[in-house]
Amino acid sequence: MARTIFRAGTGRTDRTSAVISTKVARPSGGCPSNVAFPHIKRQPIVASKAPAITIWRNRPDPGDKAASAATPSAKQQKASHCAGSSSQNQATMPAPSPTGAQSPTCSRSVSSHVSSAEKISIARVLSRPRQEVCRGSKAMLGGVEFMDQIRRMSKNMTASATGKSKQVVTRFAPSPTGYLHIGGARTALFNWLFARHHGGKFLLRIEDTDRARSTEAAVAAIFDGLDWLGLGGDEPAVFQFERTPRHAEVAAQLLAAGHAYKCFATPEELAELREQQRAAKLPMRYDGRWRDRDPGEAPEGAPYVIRIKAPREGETVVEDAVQGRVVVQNAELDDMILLRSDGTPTYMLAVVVDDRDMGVTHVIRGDDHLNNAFRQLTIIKAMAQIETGWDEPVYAHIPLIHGSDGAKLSKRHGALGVDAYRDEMGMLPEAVLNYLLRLGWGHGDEELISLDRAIELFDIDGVGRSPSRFDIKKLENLNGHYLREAEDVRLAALVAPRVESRLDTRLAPAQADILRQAMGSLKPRAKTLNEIAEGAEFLFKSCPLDFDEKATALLDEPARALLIKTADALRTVPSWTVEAIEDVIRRVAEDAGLGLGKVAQPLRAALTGRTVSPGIFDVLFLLGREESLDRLIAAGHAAAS
RNA sequence: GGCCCCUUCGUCUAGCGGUUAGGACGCGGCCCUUUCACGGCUGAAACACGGGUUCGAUUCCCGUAGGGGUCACCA
Repeated sequence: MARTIFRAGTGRTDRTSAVISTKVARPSGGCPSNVAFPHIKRQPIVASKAPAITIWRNRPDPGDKAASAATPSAKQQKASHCAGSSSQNQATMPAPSPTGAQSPTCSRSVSSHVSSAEKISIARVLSRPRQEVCRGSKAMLGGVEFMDQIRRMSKNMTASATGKSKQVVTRFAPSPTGYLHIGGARTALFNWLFARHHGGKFLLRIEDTDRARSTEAAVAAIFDGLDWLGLGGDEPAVFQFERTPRHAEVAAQLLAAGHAYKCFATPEELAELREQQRAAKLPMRYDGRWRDRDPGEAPEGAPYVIRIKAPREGETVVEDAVQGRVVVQNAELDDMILLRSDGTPTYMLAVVVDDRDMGVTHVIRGDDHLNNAFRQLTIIKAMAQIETGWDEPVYAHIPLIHGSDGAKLSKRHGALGVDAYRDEMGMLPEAVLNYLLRLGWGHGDEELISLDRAIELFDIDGVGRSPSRFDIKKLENLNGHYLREAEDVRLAALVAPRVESRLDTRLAPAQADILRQAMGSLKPRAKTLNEIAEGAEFLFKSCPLDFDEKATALLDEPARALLIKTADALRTVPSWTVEAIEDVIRRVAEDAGLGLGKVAQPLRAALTGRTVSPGIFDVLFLLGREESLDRLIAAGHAAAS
């Protein structure tokens, strides 16, 4: 296979085998941006003047003999048709998050007239990683006002898109019918990284043309998830529904130029057609009954839709950056609807128009959209005949994430909202990001990859073609790693609300401080924030501790005597430091003729009620002398059970 | 059913014609050790199958099987 490898940072392309391949590998022109800007790793969030970069063309490099000589295999030449459906590039299931708090960014109040300076500042706000909020936190302000604001702005912003820009522009375009799920988050991440890697722009678009299914809550949930992961757009999000007039305008152009036509077929009529086709075991598609018919034949005032007049011969080719060359016979494609009878655009039209107007150069999305690419290309080609500026984007259809059962990740198969990973599971965003990055993309043996490193390394050619399964164990392992790396202050702030809800209490400032001090010995033992909270509980319980079974078993008669002895020894420690405590405990063990372990376990049981805890000297230190003595004496004098 | 895509340890992946098929998670063992973790060492564990092409295929081609996706006035 003549796959061209582009090595990040070196600006060099390696052609490893120059044989003719039946499947043209990925578009192999390579991305020249590295050549021109090998040093560019990051762009400012608001990328107003990113360096000009040659667009990565969706064609084999003219100089790439191997690729251009390649011919599609017989298999590939067999064509196909289709129309896609929802995917992991969008949120699916409505799922109100009872615990997810509103992003603090939503509390901004903004006037109804938005200056461009404000737009930028809001863009910044949107792009900024959200302040982490965990379970139990309260939403500060409804997001409605904020959302309205964003919508007003979205009307104007699209003017900034020229479609002629040389810079890489990617987008994430979820449909606001539910939360941001993990598959969508990965799609967003890949788009974001690709844009950053190439010094381009990453945009957001809310595909809300389906008014019945779109909700503001879902919009807020998606922004919330994106914010948490730090994957905000570089410009305010575009709300697709606001652009309906523009979509209709394009449909009208197509109609006027004869590339589209009015179809008066009723839904009932179409249903009947499908039924007949099903019965005859024919492919189900629109038969083009109004394609060449005189609209005058339609009943006066009858509702109609506008359909594309798709070519019936030849083939449509997608040079997919991930999947390679995929060919479909045009005969497989039918005349899909562009504008519904109520005048609103269908997805197929809206994406094409918006991507073009937003200047999107690379469409990176779930491969459940692969079949849609052919239909979208049909629209693009038709428009390109009418006016300039309708370039084909580079398509990159990334394999879906599957559940552990191998089926597409969906609401039924553990496709939780990212807020669940944050709130319910206690994951850190950097862990989720690292995990998602490694699902479907790899770079040698590297596993622990920071965002900066990811920006440096990420490119489409590292994306695999086969679907991957979601493995929570690996995510947890990664989370444990990032937990250990995280700052104690940050962790304490994230853990405190969890401790509070577990103990159903409020932590006093002094207690919060202890929690922070405890972080160093708590975090290496945990894989999630919840586990840290669990491990921290003993610090804030009040004296008659509840002992678990194993702890109780440890507190036998000799052990209780030892506790009293230890308490006595501890009473006289001059200064309550870990070192001083250690000295005393070791001496107690020595005096008793016991190994440290024999002393430490009963102490642990008496002080924490458990057999598992941080190091015993740390436990004593964190508890403080008074509380430690109380617990030791209470346990020491407790009646044998 | 039509069309499209995919197939290396259980999972995520490296590999790009010649490797003892590497790493990570998980699992087992050992070490460290006051418990549990962390950390270190170590073990078991994979090229779906069948044909080609080739001196030589995990790697290129074809097929089979299996898996997935998609077929709306949803996106």
